[in-house]
Amino acid sequence: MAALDEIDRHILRELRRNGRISILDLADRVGLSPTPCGRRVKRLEDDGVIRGYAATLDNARLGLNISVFIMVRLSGHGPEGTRDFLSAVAARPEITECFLVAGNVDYMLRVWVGDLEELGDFVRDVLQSIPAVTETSTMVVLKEEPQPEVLPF
Amino acid sequence: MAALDEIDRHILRELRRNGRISILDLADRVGLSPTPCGRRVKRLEDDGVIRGYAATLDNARLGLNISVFIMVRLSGHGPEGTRDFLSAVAARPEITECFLVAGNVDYMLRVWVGDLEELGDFVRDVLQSIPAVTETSTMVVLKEEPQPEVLPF
DNA sequence: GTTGAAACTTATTAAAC
DNA sequence: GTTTAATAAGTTTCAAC
Repeated sequence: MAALDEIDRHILRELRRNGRISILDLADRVGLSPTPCGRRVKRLEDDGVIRGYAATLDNARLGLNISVFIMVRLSGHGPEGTRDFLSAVAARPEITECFLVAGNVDYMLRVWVGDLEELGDFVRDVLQSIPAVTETSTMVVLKEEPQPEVLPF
Repeated sequence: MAALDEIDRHILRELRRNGRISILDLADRVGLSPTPCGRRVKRLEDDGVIRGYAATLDNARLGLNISVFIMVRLSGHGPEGTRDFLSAVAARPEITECFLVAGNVDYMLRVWVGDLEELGDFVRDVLQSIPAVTETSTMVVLKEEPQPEVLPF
């Protein structure tokens, strides 16, 4: 896999911003003609740098007004406890992200709910009823500050 | 904005999975003919349920092997302190997400770096040199557990 | 909701430079 | 790398059911 040059990074930034831009418009923005621009996009896709394309949704318009980060600590149930925890997580659609982390806790979850009552129900009836879960700490997202750069470079 | 039915949700799930699927294929998957399927997609876009489309990248292939969550506590610098913090955050491309949260801390950041040395430099030279930042707590992501459902419903 | 057809845009490929 | 041309595919709009 060849190293990326500035034009490749420019292409990636544009495709992050608009995943459905036409090759003609993309070529125009990055200062190439359509043919090599299309070749570069295809190479980025084939190399796996671009994993795919996805619609970006407005969760609030779907009735999911509240998102939270929940830090979860597990203990005392060995490998099966972790396995059961991950099974329970995978079965819950309101959990959109699940990370194993190193730090003060074991897992970090991103969860979407309609209101605070649903959040309370989720924490009590779903999370804390998983045997291996010994401690949860919930951070309610009050605001997402938009980052101007859509790519970390 | 009319309420979404099951077909609309099916369309959203498919577009989350593949934001570049053709209307013909999408219609086939959701059990509609192309004309009404295209109308629904357009309505979801116009209503703002679909905010846009974006390429999904493999950050590791871009040399960003490490992602972390960093919880930040601010204090003692009033509104200007917060403003300066947010300006500093907005200027750093390695910070891809920034959330104001309610909980044990004030802000939650998602940060991407190439290696642990860069992480250390970032925490010390960038984050902790911001006057209002009084405390940071870093969680290194060891693994992202994929959630089978791509939508929280 | 369905089908079908025409007009338009875009993507892809090849051939030239 | 660029341009041009031809083919193929997808989108959009319209009419009719």
